[in-house]
Amino acid sequence: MFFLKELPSQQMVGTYAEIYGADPAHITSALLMMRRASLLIRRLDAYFAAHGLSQLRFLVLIVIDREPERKSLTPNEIASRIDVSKPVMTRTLQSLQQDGLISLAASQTDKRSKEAALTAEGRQQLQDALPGYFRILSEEMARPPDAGG
Amino acid sequence: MFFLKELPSQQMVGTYAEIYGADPAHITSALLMMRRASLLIRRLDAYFAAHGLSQLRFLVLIVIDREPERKSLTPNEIASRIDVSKPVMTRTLQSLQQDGLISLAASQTDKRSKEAALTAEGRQQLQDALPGYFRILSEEMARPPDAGG
DNA sequence: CCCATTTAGTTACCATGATAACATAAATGG
DNA sequence: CCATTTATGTTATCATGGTAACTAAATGGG
Repeated sequence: MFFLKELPSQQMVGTYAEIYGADPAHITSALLMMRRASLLIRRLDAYFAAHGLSQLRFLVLIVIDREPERKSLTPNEIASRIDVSKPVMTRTLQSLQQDGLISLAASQTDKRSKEAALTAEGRQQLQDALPGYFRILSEEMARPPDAGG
Repeated sequence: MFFLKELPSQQMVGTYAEIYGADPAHITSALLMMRRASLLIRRLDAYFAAHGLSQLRFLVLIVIDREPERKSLTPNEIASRIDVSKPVMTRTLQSLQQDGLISLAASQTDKRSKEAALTAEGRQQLQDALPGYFRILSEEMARPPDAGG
């Protein structure tokens, strides 16, 4: 996360950009993007917490749900779609199972693996969270970059 | 953080956008921005780790260093510039002090407070990290949004 | 002046990201 | 076919973000 309120001065950026052949405009836009994204993610985290979810828990539900021809995915498949580390995926799936949002069954074809599927409650939770999620994304991008925060 | 590789389909976004009067383009750009910023932050974290720092530790050094008329700042002042929670600031300053990058002295004027100042080592560490930091920011913004990750 | 409120910092605890090291199962190759 | 290698998932541990509740000091109204 990146929460610096006052970005490095143009002079500071310019000095280093000159020395290393970097583009000061690129640096400034990178800093602005990181701050804006961090604030958006922070807002989303608060939204998800109010729904008993988190960014990652929400994304896991989405990737299982949106698979057209499958009812379940393996933890490995889910991790490959979200590119988060395996231990984080293990922990997240276990907590989703404990909360009744997914089922975790042993795989029939590979004894090392599992099959994660949405429960009715998980599907409902996802549907409940989606509108507000997209509304927040739309709102945040509709306003000027530095308004509030 | 936000590490979803395949963003929600245009159809899914469009459906919710239509219902809630949101702008699909805003939603898509928000998702792209979050992913791009998350990958950049991840890369910076790796860079800082290799320098014995972290995003926050680096930012703390910067805000102390760039104060024109002051040699030290209070934890509260630093926190207000970076807008991170107080407990995180407490922990970060203590670890910076343990590593010899800052000094923490009792305030003369307010017995509740402290004064954080850069040590020579802290100033050096900051100078060492700055060029690579700006170089990474410049590089990442120079290439197309979805190239690699 | 004194009690109530506010402010600064800390402690305790939790969530979520990472890596390293491990167990077990599958795949591969001599 | 068995031994080695590869793949899947877990455990243990750490880093860094948060809130709630606390202590101690400053501030302010009666």
